Amino acid sequence: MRSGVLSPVQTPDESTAEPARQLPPATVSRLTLYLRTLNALLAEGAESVSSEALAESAGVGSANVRKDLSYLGSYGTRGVGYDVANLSRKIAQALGLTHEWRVAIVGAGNLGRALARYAGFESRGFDVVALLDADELIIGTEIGWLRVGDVAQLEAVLESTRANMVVLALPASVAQSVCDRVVDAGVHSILSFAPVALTVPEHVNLRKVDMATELQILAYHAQSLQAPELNQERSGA
Amino acid sequence: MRSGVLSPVQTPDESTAEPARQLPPATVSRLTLYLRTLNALLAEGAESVSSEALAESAGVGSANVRKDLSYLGSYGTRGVGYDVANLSRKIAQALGLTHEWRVAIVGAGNLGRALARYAGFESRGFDVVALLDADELIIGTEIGWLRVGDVAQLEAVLESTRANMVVLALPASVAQSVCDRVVDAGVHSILSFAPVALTVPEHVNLRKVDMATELQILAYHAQSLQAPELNQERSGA
DNA sequence: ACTTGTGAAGATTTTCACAGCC
DNA sequence: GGCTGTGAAAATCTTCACAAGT
Repeated sequence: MRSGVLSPVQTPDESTAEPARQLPPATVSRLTLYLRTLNALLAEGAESVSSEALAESAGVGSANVRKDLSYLGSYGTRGVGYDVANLSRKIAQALGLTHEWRVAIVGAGNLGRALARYAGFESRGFDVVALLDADELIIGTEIGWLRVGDVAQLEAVLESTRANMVVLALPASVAQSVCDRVVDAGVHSILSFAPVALTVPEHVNLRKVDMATELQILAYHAQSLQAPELNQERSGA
Repeated sequence: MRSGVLSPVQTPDESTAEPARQLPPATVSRLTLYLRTLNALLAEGAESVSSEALAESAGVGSANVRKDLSYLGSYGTRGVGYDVANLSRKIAQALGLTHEWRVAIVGAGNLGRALARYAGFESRGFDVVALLDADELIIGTEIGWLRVGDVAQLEAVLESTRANMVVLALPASVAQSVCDRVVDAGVHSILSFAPVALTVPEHVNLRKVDMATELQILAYHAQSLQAPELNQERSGA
């Protein structure tokens, strides 16, 4: 149980260097969006950017952006904005993107193959070092620049490639058992695309992406748009 | 009894069994998880389920489950649990899954093709009715049971298939322009996999899935585990 | 005994609004 | 003038704890 700690970050008496250690989760996910925008701006040579502009490109409010950035420290200039290069560097640092991340993808079905070739990983510093599957017909084939390995060798592959992240792109039925093996092998950062809730030890970090869920959430909103009059009617009219 | 003025919008007067209209967003996304579990239970013949069991399979707390379900009304039986079949139906109804959703996928690259063949869509009542691309080499090929169409015909295809949802699986550079065309064609439920923030009119519903973002969030947590409080050991870097 | 349903409390997140600096 | 940084307020979400029903 976590009892203790406190609000997000209250720089107690930290003086220099490292800003804060624990960022609010909602802030972390938005930081990735800001980072993307900053890198695009950097590529086109922009020098500074306002919280308003960042907010627009991330689809959030500008006060929200300023609050998020304030957790990293004060890197803006009043009346001007934020220095693009500097802020980009600060965010990358806060997110831990200065490490080298070696990603192994388990499951070379349609999704696994798509992920293996997804350019967005490479370009953001994630190195796909292995692609594994259980299907005899797929093992040994080449996907992109990778040769599909046998999931039976999972542990050996994780060790030899020194993978420190694993992406699970496999059916719900085998996800938990593969996940357990990954955890036992010492990897504690896992991104799962399997449509099932996985159980992992406390210290393991697991995130989930579920595409069917996303469509269902859309369906909910779509339907409530289509029949809103039922309860709107009697107010202003 | 319910019907108090609770957090979400309340329904003035309701004749049929329809519960409240506006569910908290966080609740909506969990409902999809419960629904998945319920359908699995249904398939194996379970009659009832407790909030504790649902909580476990969704990875949340049981009080959370009960609160979520209470927004739909009181469909549980104290001392027993929830009737699986009934609750499944209620959730599906609340989520708008009783409509027919016809999905067009734009972009037949690696990801688009993976999505087109993703069994999870079909099995949840989402009918993939079209797959479009701009690449001459891809147009006309068959993916699964679909023939890839030309994105130039987007508007015509959306109309003839009566698609009411669109999945964007294309590069950031063209996402906004295709998105605009989709909106103009009258579709207002869009799921985007493009790593860019899209701008849509107020009435359009847009959701985003970004795989690189997920890895970055993992990276943040992994790093903060590795160096929780400054200094740990400076082995690698 | 068992489990739901729910006010109330607690925690987190967003938004406001304005002081402070350029 | 413009824009950041931030306490404080508001809104949202989660958890607690127990009354109520079976």
